[in-house]
Amino acid sequence: MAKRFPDSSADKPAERSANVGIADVARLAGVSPATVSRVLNGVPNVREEYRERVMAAVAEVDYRPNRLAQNLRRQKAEVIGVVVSDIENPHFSEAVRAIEDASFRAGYRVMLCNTDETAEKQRAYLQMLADERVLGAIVSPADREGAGIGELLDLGIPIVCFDRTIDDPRVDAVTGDNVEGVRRATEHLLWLGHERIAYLGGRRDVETGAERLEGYLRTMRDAGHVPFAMDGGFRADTASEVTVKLLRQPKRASALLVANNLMTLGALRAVRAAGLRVPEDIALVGVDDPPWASLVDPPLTTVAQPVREMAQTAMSLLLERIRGTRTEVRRVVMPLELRVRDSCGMSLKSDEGTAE
Amino acid sequence: MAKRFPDSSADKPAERSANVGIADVARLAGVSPATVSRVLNGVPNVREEYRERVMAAVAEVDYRPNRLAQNLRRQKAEVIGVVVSDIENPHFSEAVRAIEDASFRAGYRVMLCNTDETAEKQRAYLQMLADERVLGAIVSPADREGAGIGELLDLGIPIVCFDRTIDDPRVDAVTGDNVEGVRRATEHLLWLGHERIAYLGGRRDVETGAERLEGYLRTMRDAGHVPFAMDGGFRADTASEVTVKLLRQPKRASALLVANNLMTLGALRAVRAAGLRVPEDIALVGVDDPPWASLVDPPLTTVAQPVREMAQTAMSLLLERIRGTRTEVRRVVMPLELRVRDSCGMSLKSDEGTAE
DNA sequence: CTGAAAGCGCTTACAG
DNA sequence: CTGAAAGCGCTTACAG
Repeated sequence: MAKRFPDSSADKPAERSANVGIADVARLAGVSPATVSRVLNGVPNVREEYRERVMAAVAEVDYRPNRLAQNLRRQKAEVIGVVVSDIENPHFSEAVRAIEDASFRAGYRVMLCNTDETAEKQRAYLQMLADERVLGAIVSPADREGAGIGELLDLGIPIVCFDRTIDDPRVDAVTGDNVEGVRRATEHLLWLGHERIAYLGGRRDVETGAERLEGYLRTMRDAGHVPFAMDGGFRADTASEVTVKLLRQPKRASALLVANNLMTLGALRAVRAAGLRVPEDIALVGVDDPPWASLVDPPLTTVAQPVREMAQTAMSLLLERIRGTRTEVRRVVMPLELRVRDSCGMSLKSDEGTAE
Repeated sequence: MAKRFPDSSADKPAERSANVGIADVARLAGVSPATVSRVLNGVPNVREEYRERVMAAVAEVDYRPNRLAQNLRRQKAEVIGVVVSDIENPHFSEAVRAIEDASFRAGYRVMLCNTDETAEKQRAYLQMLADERVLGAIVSPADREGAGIGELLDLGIPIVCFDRTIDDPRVDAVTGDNVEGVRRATEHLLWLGHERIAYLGGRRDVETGAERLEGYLRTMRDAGHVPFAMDGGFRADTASEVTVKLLRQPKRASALLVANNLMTLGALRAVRAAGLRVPEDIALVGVDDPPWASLVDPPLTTVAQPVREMAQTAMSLLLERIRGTRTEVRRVVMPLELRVRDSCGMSLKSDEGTAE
């Protein structure tokens, strides 16, 4: 194949010095391509004079190494994969933003993947990331088995699980202490005098769903109350439907604990549509603390996850793996925080926690 | 360099048939690598028998073409760049999700870039996308000049502007009809009897900011009222501060029109903190209609952009460019929709628009 | 410390 | 229709 020239090299001023390769720079600097490569890659032991000549030549022709060639040679791309269920969930928007920032600082690109919480899409995306020879990936796994994750680990591509862990013991993970977080929320409601506390949970086959449910069930049983848990699938629409049914029950719950922000949105809509008031008719506490939590009617009592910190920690763990500065598995669990506002039926502005 | 074997090829079962190259498949199928390549790339005119043998061999060894090699040969990566100011803004979360979905269906990957609304970061990211040899990019430009965009166009990399246009006449764009949208909102407030309508705008050097301001100013002047516009920089914290000042004015505005969802959040906080009520003390209408708009206190009257449709349209325009099925520039402007709820001081459940 | 050369794994113009 | 060969633009082991 003959070397191609830019379409319009004749009639346009050569504003972009495209097509300049390492050989051109080498010629200009009077050294070999190998030396140019060494200078650009910061290999030590290059004669200072050469280094300067190379840098001058690079500047003169505005040389930029061809990343595609570098990738092929090195058999890797300086890319971080980010796999979440849905970037529209503010929980993940915030996490992805933090990851992207850290990647940018580290000089890496971010490839975004939405799985819609399905193992198949996750597997497809992880396979794709493997094909791209990414440096590593942060994934919020759709299932306990961690579809496709084992394969990447086999290939030596590090993975850090975010939000949830998987059964594979080789993987690093950063999660929230969901059991404890929901326990606190439940205890807070109990302390306020609620006994008929219903729970609107997420998918039980997802770790966060299972753990939050456990935190609720355990606390209710410990307190000698009968739990009532429903499944809202972590989705706003489903949560809305389920809440409608709940509200129709003859002996209605006096409080509702909701397992994530999307479902809280749905539950709120249903309560509103039923013409009921929060917290007078039903108290409400939600997991996740999105920006709008304090502005809805009434301001929402929530269990907040330290999303930004969790994401940054996940990135740190991943970078350690990429740089090879750590080999033992790390699993970090971060505490959730109860933020008492008005929807639980009691606002203690200066109160951070709850009675023990 | 000697061919490298997987670290543990000796002690682990070869679960992944890594390192299989096109040559291996060719040997197994009894054809040349060129033929394997042709079959895999759907080049017509390959003897049916060969095609079958190749497919069988591919399946047998679970061959996956090395994407990095393909990229180098083709001098491009099947990647779409997405450049927004901040993925945490639900407006962009929604757009990015729609873009990612369409990319996935088209078989492309998405690279995510956050510019924080700065021309420098935008330039750096676009340069990076050029280095990656992406197929194209959808960008919500930080400035009118479109920092770095011209360079990509020069390289033949198609760009579609989203949300805002730039001065460069070569670029495709999908925007909302901001002037008209804000005009409708302003007229609605006027129709409700408000005369002292203040405007909390975004950055004027950003097209959406300039257009929405214009829609407000023009409508106020046409109606013979004196406009009062402030700048909240499209940020929640700034908007909050500005609103605090507004509320302290001796002869306060009776209505506030806010130019995007982040600032609406900030304005709501300020109104709340001042102990004032919406709409009794001050009516509120915001541009953007995030999921929480109907759940805040009171439900927010908004001017909604058809974000999903806008993003899908942008992707369609980009795919046309990538596939080379269109060469003339296209600029699509989509209408905004006034959604009347309670914060404007009047709820007309069955009313879609407003008086003309 | 430096250069010549091999090679990363494909695709495709060329010749048959 | 098919294969042998060149080449995409780098990096790096090797020899000096």
